[in-house]
Amino acid sequence: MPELPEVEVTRLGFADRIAGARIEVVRMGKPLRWALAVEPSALAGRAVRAVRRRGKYLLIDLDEGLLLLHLGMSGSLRFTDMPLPPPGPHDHFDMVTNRGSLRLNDPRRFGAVVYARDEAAPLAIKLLGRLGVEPLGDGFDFGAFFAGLKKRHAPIKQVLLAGELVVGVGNIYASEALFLAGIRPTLSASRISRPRAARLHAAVREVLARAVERGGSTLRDFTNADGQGGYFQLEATVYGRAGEPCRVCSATIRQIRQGQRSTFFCPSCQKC
DNA sequence: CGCAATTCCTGTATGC
DNA sequence: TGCATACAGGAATTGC
Repeated sequence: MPELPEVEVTRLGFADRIAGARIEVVRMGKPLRWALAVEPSALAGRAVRAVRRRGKYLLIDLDEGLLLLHLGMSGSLRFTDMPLPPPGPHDHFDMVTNRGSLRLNDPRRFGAVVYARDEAAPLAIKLLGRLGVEPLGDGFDFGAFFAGLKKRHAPIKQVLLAGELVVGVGNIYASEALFLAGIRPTLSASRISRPRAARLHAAVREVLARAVERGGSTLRDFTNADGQGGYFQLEATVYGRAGEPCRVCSATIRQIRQGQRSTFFCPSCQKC
């Protein structure tokens, strides 16, 4: 589902088209993870300045305040020039502007749309304050990454998922990146040697960057901002391939559970 | 019934 | 003892 690449592809799909627009109407459906924290009617008349991304959050900058939007596990955003059809049972946020309409569809409602006055507002700090560095940005420095690993005694898979060192690595790309780096997911982060950490650092960047280039790939039900979906298939090396042969060495891919989440790895390619 | 997806929150453990 | 940090587990939801 939406990991960093999907969120970025979604952003790229509508950021330029909505920038400069004037909000006409905001409609909320069923409750999402958190309340909007402002009357929807209070947003009417405001201008959309830009759409940024921080981790898996989309930040929609307004002329006054901003919206923090998260796709959760099952959310997808669609931007259209056409009039919005009547909302379906899973359409929980509509933002109609003079340039087009944004609609969030999220069957499981783990997603969220939240308003904050600015990024220093308590709510924004709560959601964004602990996030690690952007893996595709200049801030993803190897020295800092390695130093961070040294301080963590949890399994490396968990440390990647936690998002406090580096953001955007979800359950699928965590398994993929660790395969690419040849590191066993259960290995304590603090025990990863410098050269192997360097491989992981590069692998995280590579896996995510490649996925963005492909237009977001993870799951079959991902849809981009144009509502296109189903084209992208994840060419997973290990994720979801338990019992199948490793694409590199033909050993049988194993599945384990870490923190109530599935992890996939090749017992031969990935060393402890 | 179990599982899949994300991340905040709570409770417990550890270190100084 | 207190405080900060680290980590494990639980919760929210819905459709397969």
